[in-house]
Amino acid sequence: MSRGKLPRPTDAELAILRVLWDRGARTVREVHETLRDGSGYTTVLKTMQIMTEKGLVTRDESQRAHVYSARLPRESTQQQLVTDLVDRVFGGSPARLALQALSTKKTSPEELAELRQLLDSLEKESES
Amino acid sequence: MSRGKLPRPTDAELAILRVLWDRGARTVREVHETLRDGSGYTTVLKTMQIMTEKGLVTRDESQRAHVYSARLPRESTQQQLVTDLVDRVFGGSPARLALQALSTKKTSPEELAELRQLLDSLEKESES
DNA sequence: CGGGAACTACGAAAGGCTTCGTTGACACCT
DNA sequence: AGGTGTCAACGAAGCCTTTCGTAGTTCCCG
Repeated sequence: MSRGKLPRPTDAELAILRVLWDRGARTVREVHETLRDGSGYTTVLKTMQIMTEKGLVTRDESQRAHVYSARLPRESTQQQLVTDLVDRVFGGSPARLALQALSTKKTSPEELAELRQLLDSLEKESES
Repeated sequence: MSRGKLPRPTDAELAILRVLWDRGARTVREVHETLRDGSGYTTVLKTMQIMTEKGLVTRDESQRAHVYSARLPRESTQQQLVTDLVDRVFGGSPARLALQALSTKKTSPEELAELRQLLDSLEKESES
């Protein structure tokens, strides 16, 4: 049931996952309060129940108010979504996605330095 | 009707857009033949009709077999999807997406060089 | 002209996502 | 014990996506 690859999270699911990633394990009420979008409590509850079925989250039922956790760390999901996008619209080239992403500007000098470092290590790697 | 921002294309719509971007304006039949997924002719037709309503494509009805074109160039849609993903899962930081994308490896030396060039110009820019 | 091929248009069904009302359980307070 | 508040579960509705069968149109060929 819980084995195998997880489905791509929908937008509503992603919003919930962001809360769980940012603040750790949380109850439905806490998640609902955190994401102050217009959605009602039972909407959030239902979505999180579905996410449990899909395996996107796990829950601890030992307390009356169930406590939910993201099943995968943020980075895994980011990786999944990036790979997905690369395949669907960038012809399988991560570099083209990176170029497109960076063209939107708004990148701090610190991040540029970090990118340069990654580039260095990638080039070194390809030489060997 | 056709003004305003376009909706995010669905997966099936993206597959069709890829054909139109790669090969230029095409009829339904040509698109259907090109993407050799299992879907039937009328499925592709219907999807393309919906895309027309949404404004994702335009069509020339002067011929009996209507000729469809992507309304936006590939780059605009890529930009839209990248921005979308950056906002939804990378906390608004294009650089973090770029880092994640490049960590998947499989990047050719040519592309690395291209990235380095972009990085250079971005750094120069931030100095001024 | 008649028939078949190549089209578009229409409508409906199935499945997924999102929403929420309602119900029932449980817990605490008085 | 009764009332109030908090919670999970259920089910249904509305909407979107994807799928395709069917029907109608147009064109061409013999």
